[in-house]
Amino acid sequence: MAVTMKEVARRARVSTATVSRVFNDSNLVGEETRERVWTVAKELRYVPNPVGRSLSTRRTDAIGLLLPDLYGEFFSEVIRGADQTVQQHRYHLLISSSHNERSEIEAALQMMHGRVDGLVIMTPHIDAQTLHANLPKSLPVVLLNCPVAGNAFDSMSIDNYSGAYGMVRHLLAHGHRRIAIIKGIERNYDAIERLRGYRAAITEAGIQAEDLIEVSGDFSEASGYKAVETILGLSPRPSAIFASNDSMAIGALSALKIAKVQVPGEIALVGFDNIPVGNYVKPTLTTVNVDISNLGVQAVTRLLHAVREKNSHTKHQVILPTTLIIRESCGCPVEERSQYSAKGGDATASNN
Amino acid sequence: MAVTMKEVARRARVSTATVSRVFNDSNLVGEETRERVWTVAKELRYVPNPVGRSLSTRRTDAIGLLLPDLYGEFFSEVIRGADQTVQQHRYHLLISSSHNERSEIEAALQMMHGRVDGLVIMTPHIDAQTLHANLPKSLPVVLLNCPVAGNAFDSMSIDNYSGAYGMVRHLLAHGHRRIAIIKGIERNYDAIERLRGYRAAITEAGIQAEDLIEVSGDFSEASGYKAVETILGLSPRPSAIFASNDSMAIGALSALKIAKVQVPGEIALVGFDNIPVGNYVKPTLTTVNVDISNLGVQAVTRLLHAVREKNSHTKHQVILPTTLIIRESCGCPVEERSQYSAKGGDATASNN
DNA sequence: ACGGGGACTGTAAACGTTTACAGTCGTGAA
DNA sequence: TTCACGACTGTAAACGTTTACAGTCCCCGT
Repeated sequence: MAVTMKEVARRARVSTATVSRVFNDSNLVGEETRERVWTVAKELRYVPNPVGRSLSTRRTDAIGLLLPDLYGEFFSEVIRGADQTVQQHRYHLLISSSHNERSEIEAALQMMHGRVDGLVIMTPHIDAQTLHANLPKSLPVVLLNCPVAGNAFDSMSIDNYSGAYGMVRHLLAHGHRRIAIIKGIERNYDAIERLRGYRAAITEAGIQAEDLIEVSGDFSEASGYKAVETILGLSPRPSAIFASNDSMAIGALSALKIAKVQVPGEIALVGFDNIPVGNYVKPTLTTVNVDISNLGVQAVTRLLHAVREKNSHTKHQVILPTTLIIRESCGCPVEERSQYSAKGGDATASNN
Repeated sequence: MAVTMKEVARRARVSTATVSRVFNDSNLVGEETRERVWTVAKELRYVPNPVGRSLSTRRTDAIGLLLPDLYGEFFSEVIRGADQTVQQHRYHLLISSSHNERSEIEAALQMMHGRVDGLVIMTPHIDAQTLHANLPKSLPVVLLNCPVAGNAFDSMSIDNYSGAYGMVRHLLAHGHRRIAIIKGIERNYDAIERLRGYRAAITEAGIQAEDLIEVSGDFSEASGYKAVETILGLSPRPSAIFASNDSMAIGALSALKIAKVQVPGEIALVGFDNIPVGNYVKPTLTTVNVDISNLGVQAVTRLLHAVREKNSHTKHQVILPTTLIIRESCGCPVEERSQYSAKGGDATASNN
């Protein structure tokens, strides 16, 4: 159906090798011949078949992105960063999501096998075992926000620990002494690290370990709401709440509003993630910013390096910094607040 | 490097043809042989090479998704729907975005060429010309929310017209007579259709065409804010505002709040898209819901049909319905309001 | 006993590239 | 004049599958 190299070669009265050379910018083909091939190719609208090429070169020019989920802006931002970078390097992006079960992950890894030159894997429920067992030893991989220790893989993650630590220190600096944390999903890596940051900041401040006020949550808005009910029952009542993510902070905010507790007047409230909604609630939410799309950019950049400089590449574990976004809900004086930080675009159904 | 069919064949003492047959569930291979091949394959961790297979079958088992952008939840939802559907059918998803310029689109189409069995194209700035010129005539395509008329392509779009029409009718039903619209980007397809719906509803209600109150906007929050300044200057002042999307509605809401105009008391306000933030603003935003992920699902389903039943497939232009989400900002009595409609998951940086 | 047919398996030719290797031809140096 | 060499081009063998076609057995009906 489609026109092949053979046809172009025939019409340009050269061999397929020469056509191939023309299309690969090989410099050992005569100016005149090159011209002739180009014209014929253009005439026939010839486009090299990537599959044939892949078979021959053993490259696919594609990289895979394995995600646990596709809900919410977090993943969409990761994808955005990844796509952007991949395109710059003239690669392609193969996406596969919804891999939470071990079996699903294994299946996905199989499917990717042979289709991509490298893989960015983001999935919380994975162990080095499973990875090694299902990946060809030679396939470059970058782990994104995965709780895999050691240096067997390149990895890239968010500095949850420092983010949480910094945020709690901020609250402490403003005189808060009884600071509660609403925890995230128990076995979640991010949740664990954020909790660790909280504990470190508190205990370092000389507050007794038994005064850590830890309320459980599961990253959902509802759990934030519930947690506040618990917290308000405490006595003495905490003067600040650190929610392990913004969703819970927003749930908490609703609960506090209903309970007619002033924020930040009576209780300061802060979150983590810097999701856009944080700008719209009243009071606007102080939080920890994570440059998510950059996470995608960095991961892909690193991966492509591994793919292309296979021999000189050495594995690293990178931790991306976070920044504090000071808004109203922590009760800081105005001059300490961050600028309104608009995210790239609008969430609109209009594909403009 | 990787183990090939040949090796498996050798060790199982059969021909490659037989191995191939085993892996393709062909029923004409003896039970015993099948077993033997399976064991050897498992032992060697053999996985068929998709590139070799593609070259031979002329299928890639992948479909492409061409997007203009990756900002915001809209696209992430489309991707989610598409990915989900694609996986169900054991296909793969190749994503490429940021195609706004004509040249970028052409480049992207080229790149996809030969890598995918079908293409879902979503891009507002494209004409049938460009498409035909850059696509192999045989490649199945589904257009998503594209302003391409005629029946040369399968297409799928949102019923912007009816959504807007219905929403304005809703306002009219509640007695509003002076209803302003904040328009979207001038040449944007969605914007045009929504405007058309507005006009139809208004004029049908017997209101003079010269009483159409049309303020321009560009789908951004800022433009919504600006538009309100204009609207408040009007006399007599409109009693309701229909913003062409939720972002502008939210911008408008801020402006109204600052101008100390009660919503919905003095002015009713409604939007379009049903973005999650609409649930968090005060008053909560009445809007038009668009089931975005379903858009992805439908498009891919249709595309796969075209791919697989190439001969029996006939082209259709599908328009997906929208629904009204009645919340507080339009001033309806409580009992008319829609249930809180939670979207699938949380926007959290925690990959849980 | 023979022919026909079913059940299984092998042979080898695609599929569309790339690339090592082997020419061919002209040119400048010896 | 000859030779070596550079510049260009062609030949053909991969790359890893699928699949049409051609066997080879064995069994069964006649």
